Amino acid sequence: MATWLVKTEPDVYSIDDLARDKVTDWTCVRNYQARNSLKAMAVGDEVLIYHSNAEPPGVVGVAKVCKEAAPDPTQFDKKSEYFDAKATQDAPRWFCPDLKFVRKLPRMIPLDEMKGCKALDGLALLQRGSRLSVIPVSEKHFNAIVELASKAAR
DNA sequence: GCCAACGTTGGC
DNA sequence: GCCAACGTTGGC
Repeated sequence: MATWLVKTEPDVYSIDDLARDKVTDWTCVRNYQARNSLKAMAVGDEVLIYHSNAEPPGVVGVAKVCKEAAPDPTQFDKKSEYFDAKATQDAPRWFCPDLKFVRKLPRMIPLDEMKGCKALDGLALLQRGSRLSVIPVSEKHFNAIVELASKAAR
C-alpha cells in the first residue's frame, strides 16, 4: 500500500467539504507529475489532505483511495475553467481517482511545525519551492504526521 | 499583494 | 532542442 499527500485550497474544497460529501472525484489537477501520481494510486492507498493557501497551511485529515484514476470529466467541459482543448475522449490527458473521507486529524499540523520536525526530514512537501499538488509520502512520514496530530501542539 | 521557484509555451 | 517570456503556485 502506498501513501500520498494532496493539496487543496480550503476556500475551494476543504476537508469539511470532503467530510460532507463522503466521496469525491479528485478533479482539476493540471500538472503532469501530479497526474502521474494520481494514476499510480491504488484502491486502499491512504492520502493526507493538506490545506494550501490557508491560514495556517497544514495537514488536516486523512482520506482513502476508493476508485482508481479515470479520465477527469472537467477536461471535456467547455464551460469549465479546466477545459483542455487538446484532450479527447480517446486520448484523455487528465485523470482523477475517487477519494473517500476517512477522518479529520485530532488537530491540524501546521506547515511550520512539520518544517521543525526531524522525523519529517526529506518529505517532498517541505522541499524548497515545492508546488506539486499530489506528492508521494513514505509510510514512515505518513505515520509521523499522524502521530504528531495525537500529541498536543508545542 | 509580493515574489521566488517552478512549469509551460513557442519562436528560432 | 534551446531558452526567453510568460503563467501559476503558494508561503509570507
